[in-house]
Amino acid sequence: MNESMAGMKRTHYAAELSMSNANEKVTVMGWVQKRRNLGSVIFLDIRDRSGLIQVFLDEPVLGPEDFAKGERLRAEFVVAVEGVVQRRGDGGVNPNLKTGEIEIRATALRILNHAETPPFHIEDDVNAKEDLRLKYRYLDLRRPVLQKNLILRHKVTTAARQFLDKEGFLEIETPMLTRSTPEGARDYLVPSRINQGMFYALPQSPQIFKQLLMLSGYDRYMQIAKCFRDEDLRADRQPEFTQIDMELSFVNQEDILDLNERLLQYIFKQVMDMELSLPFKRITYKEAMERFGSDKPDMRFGLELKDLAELAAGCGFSVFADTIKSGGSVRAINAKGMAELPRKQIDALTELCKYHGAKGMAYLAVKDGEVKSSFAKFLTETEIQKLLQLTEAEDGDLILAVADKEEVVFKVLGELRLEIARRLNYLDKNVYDFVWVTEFPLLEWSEEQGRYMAKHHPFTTPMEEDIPLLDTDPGKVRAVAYDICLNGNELGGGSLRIYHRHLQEKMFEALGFSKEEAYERFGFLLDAFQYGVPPHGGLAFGLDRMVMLMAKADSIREVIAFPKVKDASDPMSDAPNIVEEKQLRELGIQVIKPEGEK
RNA sequence: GGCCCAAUGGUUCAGUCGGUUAGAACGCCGCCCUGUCACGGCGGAGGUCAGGGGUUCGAGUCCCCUUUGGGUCGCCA
Repeated sequence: MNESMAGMKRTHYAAELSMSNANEKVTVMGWVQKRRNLGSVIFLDIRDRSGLIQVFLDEPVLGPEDFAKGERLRAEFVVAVEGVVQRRGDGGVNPNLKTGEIEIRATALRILNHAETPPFHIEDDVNAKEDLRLKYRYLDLRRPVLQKNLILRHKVTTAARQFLDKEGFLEIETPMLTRSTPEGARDYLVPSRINQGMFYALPQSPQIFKQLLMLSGYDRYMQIAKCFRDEDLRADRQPEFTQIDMELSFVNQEDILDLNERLLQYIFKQVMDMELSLPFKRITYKEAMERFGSDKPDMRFGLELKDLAELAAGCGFSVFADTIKSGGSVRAINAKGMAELPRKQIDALTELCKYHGAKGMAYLAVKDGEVKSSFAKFLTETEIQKLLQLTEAEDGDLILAVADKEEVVFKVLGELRLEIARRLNYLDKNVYDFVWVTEFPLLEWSEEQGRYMAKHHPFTTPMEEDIPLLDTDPGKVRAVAYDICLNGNELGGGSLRIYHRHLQEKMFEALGFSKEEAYERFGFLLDAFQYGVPPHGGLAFGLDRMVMLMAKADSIREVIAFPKVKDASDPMSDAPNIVEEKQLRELGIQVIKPEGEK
């Protein structure tokens, strides 16, 4: 039988209590984490979102009726306990518990609700498989670590709002039902009942709206914005996710980077009591690719790429020499101290390179003055010395080299660099190493579409000195676009926007849109651009990734209350699902079933 | 869409070379126990070995397909 809490009022969260509450009469309410029944005394661990407190039940104090309830308690029953805080008895303190010094000696106990035995233990070191945990997400969310993560997330958004408010930002909501602009990721579509056959799209980001707000004179906008992209999931990618989004008028790139560094500094100070020193490192896209083989470099360790062109051109190893001759690139990583990596492991690294598109991988190990290598036999002694010099190799090092088109070399060595860092245990989650990557290319050639696509988005402004290249060599144009990276993750990105109509039209032209197509897709924006657009720019952070890294979690699912699984479904609610035919009729939608189905 | 990994009581796992009745820990149920906190003691229940097909005298074990979940490539302006 469940009892009412009438007449009882909670006075404290469980883990708020301490010796300073000794002899106080308190009431806590929560879930039974554990019952330890010793016969004529019973210990309970009561859990609420603050943590655990031990409750001591003995019949002389509690009375026979409530004590009998204590004997019926099971895990996850909901209880109210009234009692007196006291130092623990002969058993002493439990150092593993924040409240390990004290306990509540119960004077009254009520069972507010019963509970079935949960399908897995609710504790942090739970080993239950993720699909089971996601099916019972509401139970998984009881685990302290997930509660901690969601509280952390709350603190991050609160800190962001506080800081941006002080900086003069206005929080303004933008619509969820928007117009589809098929440039970029796939849209989630929402059918319109009133306008049959027509569809809204859920926003991939509030991009256009925030730019219009600048045009409207709001000067500084921010939003904790939900965004939607109908693409495949990853550990760090969900179909719906949250951005800390902002846009500012009358600013240059430096203003935006400076503001956002200070925002991150404030968040990390408020939430983690960690001091970030400013300014952050800044490197250009070109430098990031050449040194780290990635546009989101992990700066926690070295292992930088080394250009071997000087050696490779005309050397005795034809794979190298021919690659250079045909305009390719030969680069290497020095895996410090890994000279004695067994052949089998080297083969595994070669496979990794092939997986990422390389034709092969050349290696050279130096150990006790001896050289062990897949290709040294093709090189002269001078060439080997040159190689060691270019890669700054010392005794005990292992050189791994790849020759291919430059983009392949960067990609492969970028991945190889991360793999070596993993093997050398360089990836310390307690280190937070930020870097700005600037001067991204404006455009990217799409083989599939047979045209240039905006790398960031079509409203990004080109760098002033590169504008003439738009007509001659669009692929070379750099944008005033920047990403903020943390430990090899893209944490956020933004750009200065185009604010002159003729430049925007030129941009659409470079993207291969005719004037008519551009108007068809973005006409309202081009119209708006006739009415006085201020210079403006902005940035958006991936909130989920930021919180994931702060929580040291391995997946953003650990920092989202109700995440979706790999096929974009929710195993708990079973969304998406079929709907009633009546609903479809109202929308004028016919479901086309695969052949063979009735 | 491609590739890789996983699935055995409620949970996490073991299960040898294909061979008798599929084991353990935790959890669950019952009894006992006054200082436990991984409480302890005694007893007990609980299995469509994910599903389907195949090979075999014999399949948890080998093969194929399917399902579910995870990772990843493509994709993600």
